[in-house]
Amino acid sequence: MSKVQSNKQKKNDSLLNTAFDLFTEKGLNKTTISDIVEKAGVAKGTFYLYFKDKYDIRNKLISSKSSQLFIDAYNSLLEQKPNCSFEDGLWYIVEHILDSLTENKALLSFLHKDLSWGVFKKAFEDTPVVEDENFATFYLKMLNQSDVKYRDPEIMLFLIVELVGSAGYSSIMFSDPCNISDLKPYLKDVIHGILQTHSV
Amino acid sequence: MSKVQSNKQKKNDSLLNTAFDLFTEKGLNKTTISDIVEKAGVAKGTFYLYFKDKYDIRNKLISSKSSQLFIDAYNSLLEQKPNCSFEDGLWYIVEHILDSLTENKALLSFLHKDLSWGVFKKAFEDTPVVEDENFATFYLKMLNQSDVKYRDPEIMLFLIVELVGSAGYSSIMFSDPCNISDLKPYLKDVIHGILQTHSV
Amino acid sequence: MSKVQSNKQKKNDSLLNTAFDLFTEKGLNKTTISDIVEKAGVAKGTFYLYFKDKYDIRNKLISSKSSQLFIDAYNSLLEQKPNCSFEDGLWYIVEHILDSLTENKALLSFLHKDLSWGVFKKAFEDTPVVEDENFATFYLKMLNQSDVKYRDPEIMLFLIVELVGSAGYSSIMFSDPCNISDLKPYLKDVIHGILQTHSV
Amino acid sequence: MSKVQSNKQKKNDSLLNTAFDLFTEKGLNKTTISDIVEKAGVAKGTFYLYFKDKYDIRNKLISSKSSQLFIDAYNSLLEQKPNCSFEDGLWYIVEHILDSLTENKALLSFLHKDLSWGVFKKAFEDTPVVEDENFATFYLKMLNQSDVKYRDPEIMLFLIVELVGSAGYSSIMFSDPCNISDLKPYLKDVIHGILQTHSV
DNA sequence: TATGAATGAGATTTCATTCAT
DNA sequence: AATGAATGAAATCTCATTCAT
Repeated sequence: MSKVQSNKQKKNDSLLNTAFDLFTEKGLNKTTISDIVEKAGVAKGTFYLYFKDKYDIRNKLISSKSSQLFIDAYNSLLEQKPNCSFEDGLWYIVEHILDSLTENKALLSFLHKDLSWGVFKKAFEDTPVVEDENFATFYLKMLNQSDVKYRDPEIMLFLIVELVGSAGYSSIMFSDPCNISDLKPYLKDVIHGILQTHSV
Repeated sequence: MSKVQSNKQKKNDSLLNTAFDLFTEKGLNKTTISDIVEKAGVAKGTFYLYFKDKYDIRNKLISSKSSQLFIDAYNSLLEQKPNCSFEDGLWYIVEHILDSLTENKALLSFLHKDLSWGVFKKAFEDTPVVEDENFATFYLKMLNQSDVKYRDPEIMLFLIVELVGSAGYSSIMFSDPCNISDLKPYLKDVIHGILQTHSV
Repeated sequence: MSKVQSNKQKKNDSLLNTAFDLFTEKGLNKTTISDIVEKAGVAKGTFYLYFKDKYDIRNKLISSKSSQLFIDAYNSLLEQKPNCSFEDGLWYIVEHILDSLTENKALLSFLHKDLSWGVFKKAFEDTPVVEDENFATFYLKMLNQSDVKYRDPEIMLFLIVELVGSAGYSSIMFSDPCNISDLKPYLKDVIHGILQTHSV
Repeated sequence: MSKVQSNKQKKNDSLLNTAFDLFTEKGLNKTTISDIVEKAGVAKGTFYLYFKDKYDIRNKLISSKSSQLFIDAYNSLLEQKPNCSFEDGLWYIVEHILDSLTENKALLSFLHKDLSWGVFKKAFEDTPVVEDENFATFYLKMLNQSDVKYRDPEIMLFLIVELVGSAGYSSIMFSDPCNISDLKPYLKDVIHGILQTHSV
């Protein structure tokens, strides 16, 4: 990579990281472009060389951060429970993500209920997601290795992710209707039910 | 109600209705207080006599509009299928809401994934919701009349509402991962599973 | 006039005067809205309550300032030569205007060659020009009192004003092709020719 | 001319042509250097190797485009009426220019009232105008061939050009005080008067 | 010569909120 | 209670110009 190219990469990353810090710290509405560039140490015009506006950088961050949550959970699964069943593995991942979000409420607030962007929402995939750092791929691998087979696995995953993202948000942020640790058993039951329905 | 009182009520309603029209038409961020008061035909200062700020009126609208969706669905149920089982009734309500949102994507966009505010989110209930126009009450009535009994009915409803709101949003708005009519059977299955898990 | 109304008038005038000072001092392009409001002592938003943008206030100023040049010249004529012939009066006015512009090159530069806006250009007459402070009216009065009668007096005035404005500009600003005092006799001759052509 | 030299000429011309297209299409203020270089297919920095700034290229264009109008009119005269009188020839040129500008209002708008730059305004003549492609030269030739002789021919031309440029602009652009075909007879009369005054 | 990424001052504009009437 | 002129901080975004490559 040429010096110019690597410099551009650095600027892009710096803006993304800074924006993320500020979004989680102060919220989207209260974070200004001025805040971002000032903290990132680049000129204001530079921001507009890389991103269309505040919502563009927000969308790119939601995609990459939610994606990262899945990747991290999967990597932890490989390390901790490399040989467990599909269902156990899936629940491990869900729980890992819920725990991460409980630990990091600012991130949860930023992602709101858009956890699913990390897996679906092809719209924003002009962000060059590295091929093998893609949760969809890992999910397929898990399915392949599973003894139990499932029909419509994509919709199955979609239902689980939307449920966990949405219910997890309300529970973690507002303890409404109960806190997350009380909710977990119910979520596990529902996921079990979904898997059973889809198992062939 | 005195004439002054009813006049105030009129202004309040006019502001709410106008704000809703603009929010669904142009989106929250692009709607300004000026837009609202101009279209409502009141002075700018008047807005602040009734609402704290734009987010205050937005929250009140989300609560009332999402609540209305449930009420409407319930009333339709009473009319169309007054004697059906609890599970059939619940699915009737879910489908009615999904159909309403499919018909009215601007409303869906406004509610985003906050459908659950119509049932939960006591936070914003300073809006005096008329006692018996409350879905929670209707839900309890349905449970009472049901032959099958369920444990933790509040959490059961919570799970269903979050799932339907969240998955419905993605499906109706982006047909991702499939359109809403294709998704419905899966949702029905999951709801069936949830009810079974909770049935005593 | 209510206190509010007179306050509005004051603001409007203050902005116009300040803008004119800055336009003639620094030029249009180098004058910013910030400059204007700061010097006028009003808030930035206030500017936009009165004018659409910088070009709006510029146009209103060209209209009023060029108009004023004619009015001043006419008033001077009434004072100095109340009983002269139409042609002498017209030349007195032309010379008075040329002298004013020679004295005030900043004004000339601002008006560029748009001197005629003071008489024509109905487009900008939403600026409520006071009825009897209108050069067109004075011109008609002069025509009425004249022994010689002219056909198409409007076009006659138009030709004279465009010629004087345009040639005067080049001559006063650049002494190209000669300075204004050398040009005057030629202009006088041309005007004489125009009047003769139009005299009935 | 070396290859390097001709390459430079090409870039220079490309920038000029592109700038002219954009100036007439979008106006001076709304055309940016970025617009110009992008459409011309050169890098931003390159612009500054050829021109000082936007106003530099604008001035060079006004000079060359207004000059071209005169040249074209003169060439047409040679072709159509090679043996007419001086006065007829001059009017032919004036009418040809007015017709060209009526056909091409974007050009008129760009030249504004600076038509005279094509003849006067030595200021910008670092643009190497080819010696014999200069209207001043042609004008002198016409004078020499004329039976009637005129005093101060430079000022005579100046007065005519300023009048035609200024009055023509208002008439063609705004039909104020009348449209250009109605104005022509009056202009012809005034020019006739000017020539008579200057004839020896 | 030519490039185009980076700059950053500053231009324009918006809009929630206040407060005198 | 109602008004709406005024505010002014702050938001977004532009764009001429530079300079390292």
